[in-house]
Amino acid sequence: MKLTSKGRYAVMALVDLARFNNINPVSLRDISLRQGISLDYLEQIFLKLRKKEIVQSVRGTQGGYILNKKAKEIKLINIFEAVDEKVKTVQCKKESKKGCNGKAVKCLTHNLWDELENHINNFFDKKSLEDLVKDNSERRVSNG
Amino acid sequence: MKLTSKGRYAVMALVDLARFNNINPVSLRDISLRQGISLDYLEQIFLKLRKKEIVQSVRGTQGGYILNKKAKEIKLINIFEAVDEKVKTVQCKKESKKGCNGKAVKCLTHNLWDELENHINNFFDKKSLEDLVKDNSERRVSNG
DNA sequence: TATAAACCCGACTAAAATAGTCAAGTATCT
DNA sequence: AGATACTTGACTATTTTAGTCGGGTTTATA
Ligand code: FES
Ligand code: FES
Repeated sequence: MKLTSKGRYAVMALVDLARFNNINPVSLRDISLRQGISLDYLEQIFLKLRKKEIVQSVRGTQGGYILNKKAKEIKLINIFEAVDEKVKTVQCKKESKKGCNGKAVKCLTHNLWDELENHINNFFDKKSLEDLVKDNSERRVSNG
Repeated sequence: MKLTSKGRYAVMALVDLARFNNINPVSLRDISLRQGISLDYLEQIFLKLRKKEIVQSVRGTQGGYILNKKAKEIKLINIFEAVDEKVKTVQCKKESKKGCNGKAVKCLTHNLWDELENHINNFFDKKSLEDLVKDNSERRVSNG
């Protein structure tokens, strides 16, 4: 079970964006440099974030991206959904009555994985971008 | 973020094993047939489970595997560790002071992923094989 | 004591997913 | 005009996963 770079980068980039989001749009170039993420890859990621209306783009010189909602209203789960970083624990199709092994009954562990999926998604439901930004600036202060 | 087949199969096979664990060892062949998991793959998995002393093997005809501990004492986390199904959310080495981007400081999201990892492992810490077996027989009863 | 069932183990491989790169745009500011 | 920056689709290398395969060894039992 591991988190992919795409999901990790999406969140990292948005935290960066949210911190500098005051007045001017933030360019991917800047995020790329600050966070050490490939610019080309960031573009792919932000395309999706824009399509899901998490960010807005500003084209041209001095352009970049700005948040499309308040940081408080952007939850981790929204970010992950936008970039297709799904939590997938069951093997079968949930709606189907068939199990993962093709049999007519759900497998011995189906319910366990379903519980797990909920458990993880709960975490993502609660965390907002605002939380992350705050968390970070607090840490910075307390570190000196 | 998804669960791999190896981890899923390991748990599935052990639940199966635990249910039939009364007197005689359970052969992988039987588990393979009941659960629809490749026998060769199961052998790989059980090799690891044995090395981590979760199961014991009985060689020869009529052989198979038996649990090496009480089902209550086998936690999901032990199973996952045994088959190397680690939960990995941070990118960096935790012990190192360096961040995932190679910089001298942990990245903006490090703490978040660390929290997530704990959140997930908590779930695995709590669930025992016994829970899973019970869960399953209850379901069976209440369904029929 | 031959045979078959079952575990033991290392090496190999096909397929899928991931993590990018690349190329060719379009819009906007100065 | 030129530079900056977003837009988009296609392509590719690498890694991981999910097995397969082949050749063992051990042991019950006919
Ligand atoms: S995971 Fe749903 S039936 Fe096995
Ligand atoms: S995940 Fe640990 S520093 Fe980025």
